[in-house]
Amino acid sequence: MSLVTDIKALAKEALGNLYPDVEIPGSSVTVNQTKPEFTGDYTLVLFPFLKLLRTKPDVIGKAIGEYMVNNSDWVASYDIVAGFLNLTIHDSYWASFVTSQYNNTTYGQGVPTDKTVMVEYSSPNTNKPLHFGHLRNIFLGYAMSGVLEVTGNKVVKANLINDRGIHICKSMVAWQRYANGATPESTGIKGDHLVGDYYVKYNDEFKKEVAQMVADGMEQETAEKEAPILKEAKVMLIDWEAGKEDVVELWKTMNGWVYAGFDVSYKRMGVNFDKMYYESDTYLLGKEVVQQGLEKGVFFKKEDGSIWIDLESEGLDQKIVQRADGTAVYITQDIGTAIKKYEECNLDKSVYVIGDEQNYHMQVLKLILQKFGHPCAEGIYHLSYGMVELPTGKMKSREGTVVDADDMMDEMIAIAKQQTEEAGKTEGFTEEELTTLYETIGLGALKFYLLRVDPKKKMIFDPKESIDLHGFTAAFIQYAHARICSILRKEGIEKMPKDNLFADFKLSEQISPAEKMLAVTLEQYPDIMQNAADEYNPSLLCNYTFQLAQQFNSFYDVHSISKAENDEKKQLRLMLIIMTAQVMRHAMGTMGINLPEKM
RNA sequence: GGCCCCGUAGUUCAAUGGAUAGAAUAGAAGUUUCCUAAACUUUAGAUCCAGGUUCGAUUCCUGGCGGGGCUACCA
Repeated sequence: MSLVTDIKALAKEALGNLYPDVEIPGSSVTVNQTKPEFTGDYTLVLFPFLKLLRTKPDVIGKAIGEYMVNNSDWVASYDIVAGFLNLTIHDSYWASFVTSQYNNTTYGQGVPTDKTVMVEYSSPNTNKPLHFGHLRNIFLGYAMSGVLEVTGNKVVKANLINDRGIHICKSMVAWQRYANGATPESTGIKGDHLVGDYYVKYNDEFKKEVAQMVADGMEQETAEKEAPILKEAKVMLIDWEAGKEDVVELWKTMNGWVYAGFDVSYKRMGVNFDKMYYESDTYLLGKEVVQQGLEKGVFFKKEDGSIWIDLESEGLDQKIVQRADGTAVYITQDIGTAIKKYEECNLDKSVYVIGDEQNYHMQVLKLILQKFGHPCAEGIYHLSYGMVELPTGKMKSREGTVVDADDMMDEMIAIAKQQTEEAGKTEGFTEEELTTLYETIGLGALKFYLLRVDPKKKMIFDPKESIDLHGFTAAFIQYAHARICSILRKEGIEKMPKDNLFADFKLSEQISPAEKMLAVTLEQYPDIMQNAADEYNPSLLCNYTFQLAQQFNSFYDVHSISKAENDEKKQLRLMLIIMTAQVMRHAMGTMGINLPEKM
């Protein structure tokens, strides 16, 4: 139970006892951390009670303040400033909090919920390598999985691979025409990049063919439909759906190259999946559901044979769920996949990490499943995130402004190396240790950069700013962590002592402002984690951990730990920094960001 | 056209309807005989406009202006 919860409960108790005749809604009890310019730790806002109780804030504040001091052993004193009741918590509360929790390895871990949650993320196409936009999706999905797991859920990480369709055939056609049998092995090119190269090649050739046809007198529009390479791709798609052997064989081979490439990227990113779904497997499932829905009367058939659902009563349009020729559209397979996931994994919740351009699509998906009456519908949650844009605007593959994911990782690691060398911090490391360190710093920076913004908001990716290792970055937190580890090494203390080294600790002196600030922030950690889960927002953890690191740095500046004024202070400070480092590791680790012990 | 989202320091981001709107970065000025200066301290700088609700509005409502997305028998 967190302190804020306790304060709220005590305030409600006080109001109930002091004003038994008046019903005070629980939602009107708001508690905030006290602003630094006032004395106190937490503040109860009195304004909401004034009208209900028809009394002045000073009177109510005094009554509640007195009650809280007298009826708890942790409220030390109170102070009323213009409608705000500022509460000061006893130093002994903070001391016992730190003493009891500093080496608790499960601090921040929530109670089990018995819920199973699937988080689907990454969900790439198999015709080109992962790009910077995928990185936001992947890190968000992985971090969210971690947050949900820490808060007590059983989490299934899933990846739905879009491995079929015309775009895949385009790469295949171009490869057939121009590759002369080139493979990742023969060229030394990573599989996903090799296939991506032929996707680019396809588009180049398509443009050339269209230009030629226009030059020969054809209308632009007609040419774009009649280009031979496009026709080839279309034929290939039909052959694929018909199961034509050589096409299927090529499809398998090229997808295999892509998967091998993705695996390397995922491994480097430090992410993984428990379940893989392939649209080539699931697209038929949806069609069965559509048939059932037709029988149930949820869907209806138009004269041309196409099947629709009417969502006008929900303020939306009519949506097609199956084409006139009987083939599946995008949403058809999503319907099938949603049900398959639900049934295979016994899901209570299903989180989809998908960009906000698909808000409408996801709304429709959920509505269709609700109308169909399937129990999986209620648990569907679209974790919608904004697009990543460049300072110059959107990334466009046609204009070649897409930033490749592998390149980005390389660049970040190179920057980490360069900055470490420039700072002259390479001494005392082996070559392997340095390689690991650069990865930890470079990838940490990249992940943090993408996770620190509220997922719902679109974000600007500024290459110049992203490589900065100062300020609101992972490196700042990593550095603070390394400093703590360094102190503990010199003191000969493990970073997470198994035994309670400070069992005989007794507080006799006042806690300093810097010491208290750390304790207060540490105490809030479980609440922050829960908020991140409730709001599906890992950026709260980034903000929190950065604040913790800032406070540690200030603390470190004003207080010596190894040369503390006396043994009591030294023990208190050691406990504080052990716990600070632990919470940093826990929070960052939940999001897949590692913290080095030296840097 | 219809529907949805977003406008906060020069820039990138914060702020369950609560106190004098916080950080980071860029700018200015400082700190190292002492546990890692990738740090710390000080300083200057912002709520798109106009109404409304409220004791109190960056937050909620209405109307503008500006930006983005969706509105396919594409995925």
